[in-house]
Amino acid sequence: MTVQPKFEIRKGQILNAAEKIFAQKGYHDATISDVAREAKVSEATIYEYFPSKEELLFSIPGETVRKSKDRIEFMLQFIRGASNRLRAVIYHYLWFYETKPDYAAVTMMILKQNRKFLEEPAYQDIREVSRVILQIVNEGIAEGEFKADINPHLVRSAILGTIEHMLTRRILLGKPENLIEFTDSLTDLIVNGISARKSEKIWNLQIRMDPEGEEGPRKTSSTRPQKLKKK
Amino acid sequence: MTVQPKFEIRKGQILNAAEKIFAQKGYHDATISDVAREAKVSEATIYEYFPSKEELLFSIPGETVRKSKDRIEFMLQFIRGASNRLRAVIYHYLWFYETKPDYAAVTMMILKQNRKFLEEPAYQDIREVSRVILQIVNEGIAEGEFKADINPHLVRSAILGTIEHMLTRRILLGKPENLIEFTDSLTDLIVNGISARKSEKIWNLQIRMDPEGEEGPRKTSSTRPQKLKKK
Amino acid sequence: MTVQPKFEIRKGQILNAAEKIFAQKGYHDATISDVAREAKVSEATIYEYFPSKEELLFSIPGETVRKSKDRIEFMLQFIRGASNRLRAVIYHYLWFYETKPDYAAVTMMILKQNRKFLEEPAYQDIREVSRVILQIVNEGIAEGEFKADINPHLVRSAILGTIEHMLTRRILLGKPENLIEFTDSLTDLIVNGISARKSEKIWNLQIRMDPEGEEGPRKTSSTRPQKLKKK
Amino acid sequence: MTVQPKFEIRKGQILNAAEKIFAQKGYHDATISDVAREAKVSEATIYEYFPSKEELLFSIPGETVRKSKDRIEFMLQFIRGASNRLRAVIYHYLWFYETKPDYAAVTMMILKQNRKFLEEPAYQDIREVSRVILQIVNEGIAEGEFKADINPHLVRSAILGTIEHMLTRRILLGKPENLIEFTDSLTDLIVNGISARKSEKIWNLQIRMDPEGEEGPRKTSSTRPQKLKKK
DNA sequence: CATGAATGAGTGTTCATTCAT
DNA sequence: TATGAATGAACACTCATTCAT
Repeated sequence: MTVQPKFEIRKGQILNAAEKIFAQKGYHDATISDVAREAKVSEATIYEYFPSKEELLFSIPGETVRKSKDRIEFMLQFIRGASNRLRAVIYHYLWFYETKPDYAAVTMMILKQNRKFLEEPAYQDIREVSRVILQIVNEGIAEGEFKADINPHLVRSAILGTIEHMLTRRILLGKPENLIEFTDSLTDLIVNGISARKSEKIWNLQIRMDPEGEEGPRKTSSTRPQKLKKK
Repeated sequence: MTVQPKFEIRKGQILNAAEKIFAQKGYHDATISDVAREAKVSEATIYEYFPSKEELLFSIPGETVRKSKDRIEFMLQFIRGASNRLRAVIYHYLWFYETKPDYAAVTMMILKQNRKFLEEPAYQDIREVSRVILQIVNEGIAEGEFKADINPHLVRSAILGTIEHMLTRRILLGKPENLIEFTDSLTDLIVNGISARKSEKIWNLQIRMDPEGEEGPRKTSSTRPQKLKKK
Repeated sequence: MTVQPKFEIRKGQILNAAEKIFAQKGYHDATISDVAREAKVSEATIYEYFPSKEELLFSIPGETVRKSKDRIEFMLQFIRGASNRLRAVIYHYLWFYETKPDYAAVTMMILKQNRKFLEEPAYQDIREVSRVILQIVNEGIAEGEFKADINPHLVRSAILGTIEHMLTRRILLGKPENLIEFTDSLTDLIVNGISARKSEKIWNLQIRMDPEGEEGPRKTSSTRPQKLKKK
Repeated sequence: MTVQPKFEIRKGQILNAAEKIFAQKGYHDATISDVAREAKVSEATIYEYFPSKEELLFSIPGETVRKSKDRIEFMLQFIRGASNRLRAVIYHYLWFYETKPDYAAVTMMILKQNRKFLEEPAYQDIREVSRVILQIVNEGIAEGEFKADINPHLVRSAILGTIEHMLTRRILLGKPENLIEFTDSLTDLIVNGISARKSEKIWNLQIRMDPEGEEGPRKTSSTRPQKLKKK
């Protein structure tokens, strides 16, 4: 946003290179030399900014996650209703991964299975984001929108697991070309699955309002559509 | 069980050791020497049975997957109704992973993100198992048990993704102690999410019940629906 | 010739395989496994007949050389005149190598540069064959057919060296398709080079003409000699 | 001689060590560790300069051969007469190998029988040097100094083969202590072997011309024939 | 006699990391 | 600050060789 010290610029440069290279070749098959080449600095320089290859990897989240968290929290301020809020979160995840494929690859394919990463502060940030889901589910239960006997952790696993499963498939097989368009169907699946009443309200609106009635869940406000297709 | 040729016994011995070691230390941090020690054979012996460390890894599924597939298919012979069948599959997955934690770890943490593995025959076996879910969902739709507009692939991702997410958490954080007990709650979540009956009502009800609209993402203006689905 | 014990047959079988394989891939790149496969026996069987890979290599000459020596000696019984006898020897070498390309390859490319081979009895056989050349040259000198001042060792090196050089080229480059047809031109070159008649004159002249005559290559112009020895 | 970039110095250091070690133990029995020790660098450092052990071997000729070629061509500028020129080449070869025993050993014992080496650029340089012999012989034929029906390739094989045969003996058996002193006898053998007339004239002339009486081909007219030598 | 099975011993090669300049 | 240069520490993989059967 503002003036960044030279130091930060270099750091970001290296981080971007690392993200790209790690996404491409995987952590173990990528060498510091590869990253250095991509970042257009010497290998030794990388060690001026990061103490080790592993720390370089663990530094890839960082800002990105924190910004993401802020963005979600900001969005949620304007949304009422657990279902709607869940949808917003799902949408955000999909949009985020769609927008940042290299970051997604690093997260899904590398960090997710690194035991050591669990102890990194960056991992805490990630947890906090996912904790939002628990909160929403709990609110939903409290407000009677969701069934009382559902396990919020299960719901979180369902939401994140589904997203990650699709994402992983996309990374490896290239299959579901567009992830964002699953926002509504996934939201429906989850919400229907846990809704106390039949979740009519939400649905009704859409249905009534939308004469052509496409199908399911869709997206909507005239605003921001481009964001969706963005990138 | 019966008479196994010496060769197969040794092979199994090595495979078991590899499964255990890889599960413990991860593929890259495990050395052939580790596996040899665990299997109580020399390193060279491992190479008499497997051409490379990578092939050793890729050989870990093998029988295990094939047996798993047979078992599921056998079970399903006796179960009617898509929901029940789905439950059986979910149960089987959870039970299977619960029973074979090392195997689960290798699959979740190592094979799942290995691009080369996708080209291995063993991967095809795995796909076939997961394809059973698609079949059941399709049957459910055909029989009117599930909503007609659901995407079977999404359902599959939801089921497998949720299971894998919980599993991964268990492997890394030790968190959900027992996975099998999630059989019913997960089944309910999914089945409720896609069931036709319930939704129908909802559909109706909603229409009646919901005078306006909520807020949130959604909305509706009659216009531009196609854009939304736009891909 | 006569009844061979089974043992010798097996041994010959292995030896032939070794000759072929070593000729094809070279000693180091060939494995006992390769030889075993070619010989259609197990690797362990090879060790029943030869104590080590190296001994197997060193056993490849053996009979072959001894027969060769006998053949040459037999031939020479019927030939008079050093030049003619030299021709016979040259012819035999060329014919022999032409006939046994694998053996030639093993000898030229592998044994010739193996220090240990020098201590093998088989090497002595080879030396004996080549010693025939020395004998003939000495006879030629004694009989006045060859110049008195020639060095028989040089002549031997010239004959064998030329043959081996051509042979090596043929093995590596495939170049001189047929070696036998060089019999006469090589014989002429050598015989003319050392023949008394022709050279006498020359020699005499020189002797008369050259008061001091050193030897050796030398150079003379005051200029630039250092360059030569340079470095 | 002058300022050499550090890089080249190190490279030369390693190359010298490799030449020495390979000459001593042979290519296969020498380890990179041996070379590293001799060069007083770490094994890894060797790989900073050469991509593989084999490439290290193939890099040993290089400058050495090119310099050698230049030297021969320079020498030949000052020498008239095919016989004399041949003598100069023979002398150079013997002197060169005598001077560089390690290089000689590597060439004779290792490179000469390496099929892959034939495809290396360094091998082309070696061929070019030996091609000089063909030229000289052809010139000799054209000028009537040598018989018209001789095969230049045979002559080349005779010269190089003899030299290499003696050299190999020296390397393995230590036998002919001094190689250079064979210059004249070898030259005589060859020249007499291929000379058109009895070769007296040539010899005589030289002898007469050279008061200090060297012998052989050598020096000569005050003029400087560089044109002739043109190559 | 023949061999299936096992392995000891070894080595080329890689790469993250360091440090003097 | 940036890096060229150097290397310690590992490791997968190979193969000649052995030996119980």
